[in-house]
Amino acid sequence: MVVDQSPRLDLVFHALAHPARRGIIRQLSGGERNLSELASPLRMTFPAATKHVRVLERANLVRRRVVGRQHLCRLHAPPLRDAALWTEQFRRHWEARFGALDALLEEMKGGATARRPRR
Amino acid sequence: MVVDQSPRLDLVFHALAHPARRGIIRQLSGGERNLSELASPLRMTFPAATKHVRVLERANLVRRRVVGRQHLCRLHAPPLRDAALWTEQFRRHWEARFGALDALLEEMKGGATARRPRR
DNA sequence: GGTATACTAAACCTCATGGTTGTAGATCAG
DNA sequence: CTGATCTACAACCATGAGGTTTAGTATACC
Repeated sequence: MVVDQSPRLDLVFHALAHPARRGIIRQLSGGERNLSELASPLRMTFPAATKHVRVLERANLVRRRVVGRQHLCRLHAPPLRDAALWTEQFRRHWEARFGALDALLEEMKGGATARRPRR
Repeated sequence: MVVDQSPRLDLVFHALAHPARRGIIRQLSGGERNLSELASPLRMTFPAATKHVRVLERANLVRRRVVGRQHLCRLHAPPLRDAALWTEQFRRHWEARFGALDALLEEMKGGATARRPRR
């Protein structure tokens, strides 16, 4: 299973791939907000903004509760942690001092033959 | 500037939002691979797979060098770190024991008035 | 009641994504 | 040279993403 099967990560990363949605998350990190508050700084129409909120809800990054006529949204961060964990897997690849060591280890794993033994 | 302006993060998160591309990254974390090696486990045609590699290159997550007739790809991890850093901003939101404290701090920041002073 | 306010839902548009097939160009091996 | 291998490129298709406008439904306020 070389291809990881994780549709939830698909949704989370896709949700994070738009500046408006990251802006919403940043706002919600300051506490609960209603849809109008979330939409107002977003230089787009209200329906467009609420669509972005929906994308965040599909990714389970935002929870909504209805109070009277307003919909209060709050951040639900655990999926964000999942995304961070996936990314952190490759931390050693971006930590420069291990770069050379990585290459060496790869070379050794290859053994006496070429980079990849056979297939 | 509520909406963060970072087209690079757009590209990175978008690149990570597809299981095939995450699979490619996982493969490349094991060392350099040519396009055929990357494509073979991907249950899709070769052109489709190379398109995914292109997306990763646009996000600066993959570097390619041509050796003879094969194109060797390797992981370029720094953008992955940027993504992790952005996500980690919200770590305190997913760490449960700080949940109550966060709420309290938010309440205090609001001052004597309601959750949000005015607008 | 009447009027704002907060939000939904549907229809529509444009463009990007993700996939296919088919053709063609280098390059390596014999 | 010949044939197999690795890759590129273009054309095409279906679907979804991201945005708009318009109309409609609750809820709050006076």
